[in-house]
Amino acid sequence: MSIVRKTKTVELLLKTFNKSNGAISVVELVSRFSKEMNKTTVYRILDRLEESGILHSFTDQDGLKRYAKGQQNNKDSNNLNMHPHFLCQDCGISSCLPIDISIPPIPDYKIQSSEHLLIGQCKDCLA
Amino acid sequence: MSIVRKTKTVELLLKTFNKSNGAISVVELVSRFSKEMNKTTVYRILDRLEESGILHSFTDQDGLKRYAKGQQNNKDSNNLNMHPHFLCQDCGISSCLPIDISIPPIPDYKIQSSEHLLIGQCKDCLA
DNA sequence: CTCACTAATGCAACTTAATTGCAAAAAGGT
DNA sequence: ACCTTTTTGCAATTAAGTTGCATTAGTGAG
Repeated sequence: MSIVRKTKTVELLLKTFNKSNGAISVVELVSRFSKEMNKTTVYRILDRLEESGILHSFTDQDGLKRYAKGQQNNKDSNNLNMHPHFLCQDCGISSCLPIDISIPPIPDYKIQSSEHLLIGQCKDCLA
Repeated sequence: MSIVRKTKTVELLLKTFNKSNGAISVVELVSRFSKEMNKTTVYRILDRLEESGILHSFTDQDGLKRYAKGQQNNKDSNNLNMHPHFLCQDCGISSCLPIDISIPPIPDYKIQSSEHLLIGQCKDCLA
């Protein structure tokens, strides 16, 4: 089921993503909003926001689920171009990179979707 | 600490990877060898095999840790070429694909490593 | 071969992310 | 304001992965 009603909790989460631009882990959101809402609510709202196409999610290297604004731009006709996610080893900040990764067509395999996670240092931590 | 002693349990796991060629989830291994060894042992042996460079690991889209033979061929000089992992949606089989993904250099970011997971159908499930 | 040292294992308890069922609360239309 | 249905909170549960500690079993030295 997708988003139907505008509740305070939904708007809180939406506001967070609108001013963040990065990929935020569910754990982070649960702890950040522990006073405002229950962790179950966080999980369920994120589910609905993803189903609505407002957010998309992926699993990072620690097995944590992360969400970010917008849809995963899947399957660009036949050779799919995906944008990767980045995770900073130093500060933990995660974001969607504005580049495309193109994957050569692979014989004997049909690719439906893909996940790309780049790990390293962000510009703030390099400075 | 890496592999120092050749125990029966280590050889069992090694034999499994030598005849598999795919990426196997820890959960799968724990259940497959539930009679032969403790789950803690599975986790610890896989840790050591990775430290030894015999296996490498990654986290799949379900947040499950998977291991496969060989080293992750990281950082090919300055623009890193990584080979992706594949996961079949239908049969669940996972493998290392024999192709390279090249990532364009990204300003303001230093990339140390990356994970690429392609999800779709394998050749057996397409037939 | 035997002994001693230390890596490796088993077990039980624990941690933490994520899920589920159900009753209570709050949107939203009429 | 009322009624319907969605949404939320709470508590309990599932499952992956980790940790501490006592015991077992490789392995090299003698």
